[in-house]
Formats: sequence, structure tokens, C-alpha cells
Amino acid sequence: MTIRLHNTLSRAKEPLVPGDPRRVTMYVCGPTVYDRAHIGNARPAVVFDVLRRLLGHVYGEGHVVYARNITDIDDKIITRAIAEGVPIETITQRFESFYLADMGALGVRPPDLAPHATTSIPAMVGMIEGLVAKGHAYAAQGHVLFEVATAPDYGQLSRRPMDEMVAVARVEMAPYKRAPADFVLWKPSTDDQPGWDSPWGRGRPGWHIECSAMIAEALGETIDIHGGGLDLQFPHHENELAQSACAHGGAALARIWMHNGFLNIAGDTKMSKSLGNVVTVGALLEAGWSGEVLRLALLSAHYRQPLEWTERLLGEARARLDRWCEAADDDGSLDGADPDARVRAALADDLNTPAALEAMSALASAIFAAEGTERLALRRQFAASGRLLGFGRLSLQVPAPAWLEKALADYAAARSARDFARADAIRAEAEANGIKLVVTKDGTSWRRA
RNA sequence: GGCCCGAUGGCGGAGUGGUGACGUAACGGACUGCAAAUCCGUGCACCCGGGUUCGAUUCCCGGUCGGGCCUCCA
Repeated sequence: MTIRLHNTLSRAKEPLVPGDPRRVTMYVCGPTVYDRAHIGNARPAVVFDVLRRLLGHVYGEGHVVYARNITDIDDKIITRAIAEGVPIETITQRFESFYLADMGALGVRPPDLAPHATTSIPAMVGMIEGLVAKGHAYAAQGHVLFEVATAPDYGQLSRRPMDEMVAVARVEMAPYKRAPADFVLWKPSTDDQPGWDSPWGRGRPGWHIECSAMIAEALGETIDIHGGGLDLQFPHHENELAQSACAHGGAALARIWMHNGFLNIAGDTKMSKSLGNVVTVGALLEAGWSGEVLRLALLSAHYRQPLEWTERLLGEARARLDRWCEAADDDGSLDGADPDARVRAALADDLNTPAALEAMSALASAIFAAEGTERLALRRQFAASGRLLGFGRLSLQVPAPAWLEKALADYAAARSARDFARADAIRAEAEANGIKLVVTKDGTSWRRA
């Protein structure tokens, strides 16, 4: 099966042709760990988790290397550490833990590699030295800057003409820059700021260099897929692309660049920490939305499209997911089947998750219409398809609470006595405690409310 | 100002040069003591104006509206 992906470089869908099908490499820009992740931050994590699962399915689990970095040195982190009067490690460890827990709740598998900026300083320094030696970077006043003018195709990813960027530079140019678009590879640290020794004095890396250096170190000079949010396209990815190519004799950093769109909230405005309109993953989980519901909601739109994030969307996702659970009724024994061909085809077509969800719902209907071994086979296929999308066990089953046995008996007794007022009261109380009592043709059953 | 993207039914959201997904919500019905689940049915959706075409929601041009990036940002 050929996977086709939209490449930001060409603005077109292209077949994925890995440099080595036995080692497909993907890198996604991870979080700067200075605060809790909001649900918008979760979109790339979930989307690229689906892609990673698809790659594993197509190329074999052992033939995919997925790296997602942790940016654990950054001025926002330093600011927060100072505010709390603690070392930056206290901040970064706290929020990395939160991040992993939050993403885990959404069914996001940990990446194969999670390079940290602070443990990759030598790789960054090495790359910067190389760039200086090749004339692509210059040191000035304790800073090292990448000279954009030396990168011939600069602007190719975001399609920004060079001359224009120079002309439209809005910020007053720092005195140590040769041109406004030049960006910092290394900057000096004061004594009270975290820093590392380097050929240019004690300092810390700029933001863009970390990804380039860690990709080269962990995955190689040219990787198959590089992903991230649309807002990283420029300047972050543009800069990564340029510095990596310049450092590696022109070798492309990534064959395919992918960018996910934003979550919009009321008023069609993107969710953003700086706009103060964020909803954190933690808050949503605490509000009672399951991670699966959040995941399904995130996948309900194509990853490149904006997605309106509303309570209503969550309710709809929950309703759909409940139906899936009803159909799959996975008691843990539904292993060993292949995912549905339509689901696979939809995902292989630039991760068309809405089409994949459509196939899932069609499969659910087929399950309800089928019986016996055919139904079981469909349920297996459905469960496998769900896993490809990152949904674990699809089931409404819950462990029976201690009170349930009596409630079931009382409910059955009330019904056979035709004391329906009492039966309804028992059912209402059970539902208030999270259990829905259900009458089936085989008797009384229960499930998650 | 420059660059980029979008506009589909109550809502969310795919897709397609011709028979108009899917989900969810609503309503009617079957089933049910009643529910839930399931099943059946109902609702004249493709921003506007040109163009190409036998035929456009789908392609092209223009417009309007909305969003994003250009500064930290998924």
C-alpha cells in the first residue's frame, strides 16, 4: 500500500517513498515544557500518532523510528523558573510529566525517541561550528547567527521571497545582526541564566538549531517525514530546513513536510496561549470527557483543516464513540484481524481521518446487521481498525460495582412484579452511579452510562 | 502591506464534472411496561458574479466574508 501525504514543500500530495523502507524516519516538533498542554497542542500529537501507527502497519512496527523532541531550555521556561524560584529542571520535569500523561490519556503512544534539548547541546554546538566554518553563520557579541542570505533557497517552505522579508522586518534589527532575517543559533547567558560553555562563551542555544541538531543526531541527515503545527512553518521549519541543508552539503532535511491546522474556538479564532483562550487537556479530562472522546473529536476533521472546538463537538464524538463501543463490544478477545481496507485506504490518502471514521461507522452498521461468526469476524476487523486509529478496547463494559448484583436482582424482581415505578427508580439510581441497566432479550444487562 | 488557507445541510465534516458521504441533533414509525440500544423513514446543503462545459458544489477568473503566518505559539 502506497501512502500519499501532502507535502508543504510542493503543496501537493505525494507518494511517500522512504529513503530506507526498513527504517522509516519521522520527526515531530514536541512541546516546550513550561506549562500544561492545551487541546490544540494535542492535535499534532494525535495526528502524527495516527500516522506513526499507519507507518507501523505498512512498513512493520520495527521499521519505523519516530522522534518527538522535548524543548527543555527556553526563555519561557527560564521566566517561569525565576517566578517560582526553582531550577529550570523543576519546571521542565513537572510539565514533561504532565504532557506525557495528558497525551497518554489521548491514546498517544510515546515516541521511540524523545531527545531533550539540554542533553543535545554538544550536537548543537557541533552543528553551529560547522555552519560557521562553512560561512553560513557568524559570531557577534556573544551571539552566533545564521546568515540567511547564504541559503540560496531560503523561503521555499513558507514561500516567502527573501527580499520581502528583509524589507518587511517589523522588529528593530538587533545591532549584532547583519540582516533582519538572520536568526540566532546561540546566545549568551548571564550568570543567573542557565548556560553551557561553548566556543562563543557561556550561553544557550536558539530555538531552531535544536531540532536540526537532534534530527541529525537521532535520525540522520535526511528524514522521511517532518511534522508540526502550521504556525511552525515559518520561521521555525524554514530555519531548520535552511540550516540543516547548509550544514549537510545541501542534503534535504526532510522528504515530506507536514503541517496540521488549528483548533478554533468560538469566533473562529485559534486557540493560543498568548490569546488566553486555551482549554487544557487536563481540564477536559477532569470535566469528564474521556481521552477517547477527545481523540475522536480531534480526528473528526482532516488534519490540515481548521476544526471548530466546541462542547457540542465533544458530545457528538461521545455519541459516536458509544455506538462504536456498542458495536465492537470488545471484551479483550478481539485480536488478530487486519484493519478494514477502507480505513487503511482513507488513512493512506493523506491521513483522511473523516473518511476513515465514515468507514468505521459503516462497519459498525454492518456489525449490527450481522450475526454469528460473520458478526464476530466483523467485530475483530472493527477492533483492529480502531486500534489503527489509536483507540484501545472499544467497549461499554465496566467492572461491576459491589452494589450492582443487588440492584440487578431488585430491578428484575420489580419488573416481574410489574412494579414499574420501582423498576424505574432503581434504574435511575444506577444511572446516577454510572451504570445503565438495560433490558435485552436475554434478560437484564448493564453497561457504562 | 506581503504570503498562505478556507467558505458544503440545525451543527460537525468528507468528497465529487452528472445518481448530492458520514456523524450528530430533530421529527415520525417498528421494537419495548417505559427506557436504552438497534432498525426503517423524513428534511429540496454546496458564499456571490462571470467563464469553460451537453452538464459545476466540484475546473478557471473576479468579488465578498472568515482564518492563519510575517513576533512566542500545535
